[in-house]
Amino acid sequence: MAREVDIGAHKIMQMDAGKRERVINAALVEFRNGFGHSSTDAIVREAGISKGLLYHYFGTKEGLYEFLLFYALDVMRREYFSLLNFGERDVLERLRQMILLKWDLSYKHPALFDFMIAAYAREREDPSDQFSAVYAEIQSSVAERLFSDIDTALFREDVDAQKAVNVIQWSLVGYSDSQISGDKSLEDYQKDYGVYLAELDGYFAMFRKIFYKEVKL
Amino acid sequence: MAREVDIGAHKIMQMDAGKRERVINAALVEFRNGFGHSSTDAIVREAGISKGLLYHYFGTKEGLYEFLLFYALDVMRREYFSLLNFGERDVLERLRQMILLKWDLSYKHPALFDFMIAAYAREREDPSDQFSAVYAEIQSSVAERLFSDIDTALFREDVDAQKAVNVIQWSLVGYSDSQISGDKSLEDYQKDYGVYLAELDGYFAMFRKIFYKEVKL
Amino acid sequence: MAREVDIGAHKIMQMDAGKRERVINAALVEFRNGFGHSSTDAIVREAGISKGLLYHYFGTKEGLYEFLLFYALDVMRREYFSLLNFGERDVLERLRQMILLKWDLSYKHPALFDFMIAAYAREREDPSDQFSAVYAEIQSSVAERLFSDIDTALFREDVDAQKAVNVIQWSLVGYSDSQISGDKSLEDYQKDYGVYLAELDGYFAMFRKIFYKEVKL
Amino acid sequence: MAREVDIGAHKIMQMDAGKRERVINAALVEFRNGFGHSSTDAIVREAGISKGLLYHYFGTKEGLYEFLLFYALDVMRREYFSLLNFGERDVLERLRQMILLKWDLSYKHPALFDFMIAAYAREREDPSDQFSAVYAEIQSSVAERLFSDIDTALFREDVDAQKAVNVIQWSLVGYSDSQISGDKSLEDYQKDYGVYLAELDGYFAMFRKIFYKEVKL
DNA sequence: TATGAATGAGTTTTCATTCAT
DNA sequence: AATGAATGAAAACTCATTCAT
Repeated sequence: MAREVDIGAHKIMQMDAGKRERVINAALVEFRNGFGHSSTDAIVREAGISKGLLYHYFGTKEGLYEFLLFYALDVMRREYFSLLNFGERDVLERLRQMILLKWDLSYKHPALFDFMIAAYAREREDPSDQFSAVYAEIQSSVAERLFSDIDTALFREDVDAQKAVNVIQWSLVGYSDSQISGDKSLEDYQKDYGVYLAELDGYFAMFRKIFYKEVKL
Repeated sequence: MAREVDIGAHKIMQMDAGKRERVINAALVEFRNGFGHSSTDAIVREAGISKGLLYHYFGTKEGLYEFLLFYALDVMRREYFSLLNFGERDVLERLRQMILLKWDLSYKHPALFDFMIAAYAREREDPSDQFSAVYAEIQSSVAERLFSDIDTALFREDVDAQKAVNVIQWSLVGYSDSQISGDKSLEDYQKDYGVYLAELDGYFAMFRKIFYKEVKL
Repeated sequence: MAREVDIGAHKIMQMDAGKRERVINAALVEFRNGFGHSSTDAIVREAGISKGLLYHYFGTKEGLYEFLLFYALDVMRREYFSLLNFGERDVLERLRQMILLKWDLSYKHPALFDFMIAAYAREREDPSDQFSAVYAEIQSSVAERLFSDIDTALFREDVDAQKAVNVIQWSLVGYSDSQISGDKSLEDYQKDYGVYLAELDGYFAMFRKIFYKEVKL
Repeated sequence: MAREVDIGAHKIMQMDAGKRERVINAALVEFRNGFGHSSTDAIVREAGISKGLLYHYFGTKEGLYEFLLFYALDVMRREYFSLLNFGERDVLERLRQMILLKWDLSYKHPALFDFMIAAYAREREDPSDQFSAVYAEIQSSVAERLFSDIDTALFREDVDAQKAVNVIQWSLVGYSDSQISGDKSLEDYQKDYGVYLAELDGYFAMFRKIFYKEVKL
């Protein structure tokens, strides 16, 4: 049962929407480089607001960081989790859908995506309860429901469905990571989307072949 | 062709071995928390040496960090890469061996292991050429040889061996990461080693079943 | 063609005038003891500002030093060079005027004067281009114009006017230096001004007698 | 009556002559850049001795500096003052001799010469009594005797001989300084010696013409 | 004598945070 | 709400000096 964190109640929501977006984006971009290396000066410079205003809204640098975590979580809920079709009982189909949504998200919000990756890697650094809680939610809220009510009857009887699902999931993570090889621009992604999709479907075809029962025609 | 980085030529090698180990370990532990958050004060306090001595040997905080990268690479070479048996042509056997060596390494050098994970996460931050080169070597020098001269005849003819190998590798990474769940002590690892091994072998059995040709008795 | 260095564009000019003067003066006084021996701590203590503020305005200790050089040049321009009367064609009169202005300057801005002397001595130490350029300007911009369009007809025909001018100039430097004998207070200078002036005019009378044509009555 | 400072009694004189010379030279060269900016590390590196040895002989950095002052004074005595011919009663001849000896000294001991110039400029920095005393001696011991027992009858009766002597001396200092324009190598000096000498004698001819009585043939 | 690793106090520099306006 | 000058504690770094060998 995911804890509800109400982003809407945050002070920042009283700020003019355009300016707010500038602040959030500047902060996301700056925090890509880790919490320690980033500077509040760079953020206010990029966002075009004053130092005082940043602290008026967020109190501390940590407060800003924390807000971004909740904000990221919120975006993920609205543009990722809530779009997953849990009615689909074929887990491969469900996972395929999930990864396409993830690609969408990373394309529409690149700064946010980079921030989340960096934040995830940083998880163990400053193990403040707040953060862990958010991370835990991000992870579990997907995992929990992603594999609930799936049709295990599709799997070969001589393979452990749980193990199979794990392998598929790890592979998708691995495949996605190998795409984000660092030096690709957004334009490249757009151009290569078709190639990636075909490759992805090649993997799904393989999964279907090796993990699912043979379909009798 | 891996570039040779000579750790032995570093000034620090003139230091008394015991003290050197204390310094390196203190630094590895401190840098777990990222470069930005760590302090040289904490390192010298933990290592029991003076501020000046640290700077005598490493010049700057960056210099210390860089040394640790080369040092980590060196340890990996000696206790990981060079122990891999590239004569073994069954890729599953080769990968099983690899992951066991990796577990060994993480058990024998936990601080070093944590450091490398943190350093890897930091890779894209400060893309100094030196660092990227080291990372590239770490990654490519394994990947290159790991899948050379493997017996592809073992694979089912209706699966793409390359895709299969990728899936296996991503799965092993995913499985390993899921073990390092953060709050396990060394004792726990030791205690649970048998359990992990059994589980790992469960996955290998599955890979053998789904990717390899059926063995005729 | 003297390079224009715009002091007015410096960040420090946004500071409150009174405070700015305190900072500049504290820095001039501290730098009298050479760049190496002086401490920013002493400067901020004396100026009554925080460490951070000094670095906010000047970036580095070098930056502060460099600013002071440009500042000194600027003061010299406004209160020394620009007051020289280049219409006066009698070079002795012109030089007499110059030395009186220099005395004025050293009386009105003793710290600045000491700083410039110390800075000049340091010139060859750290031959950063910036500094050399400033010094070059200080020296050449005077020398260039000081002896242009002078009435050489006043000189005896059997002496080389150029040599004569050099001797006069070197003598004035020597005489001035011999006054700044270190342990005289400002009050002493004021008190002895008349004596010095008489002595100086004694030298000028001599120069007139030995270098200029005899004036026919 | 100049205070006798016995260089021969200094600990350093027990050191091997060749090594001693290396140390002294390295220190002279390093101190050219001012006391503050120079480093003992650079000195021992250049001299090829250990840190400990330097401190064994000189106690402190100040001690080394102070020794060099006395050493410089000693060299000046032996190779400069003692060679002046005070029997010569024509002050112009005496001064000409002096400047040629000075040129010799600066040619034979360039590092020592640079050191003395830097030390002189630094005089007021650290007004330790020791230093001032040495400087005072350097200056007065020359000045005192340089103008004693000179033949004032050679001077025109309508010029103040004292003033004339001052002008001559300041001019010689000014002329010498203008030669040491910084970027001339030793080779250049050697090559241009003749030119300089001719120019110098041009000035002496002028001094003779303007300050001395007309010689009747 | 001779070494050079080791010290630590002192210095420069950074940067999150505050606060008067 | 909004500003950005100002703060100061904490961090990085230096270097004359010492001392065990």
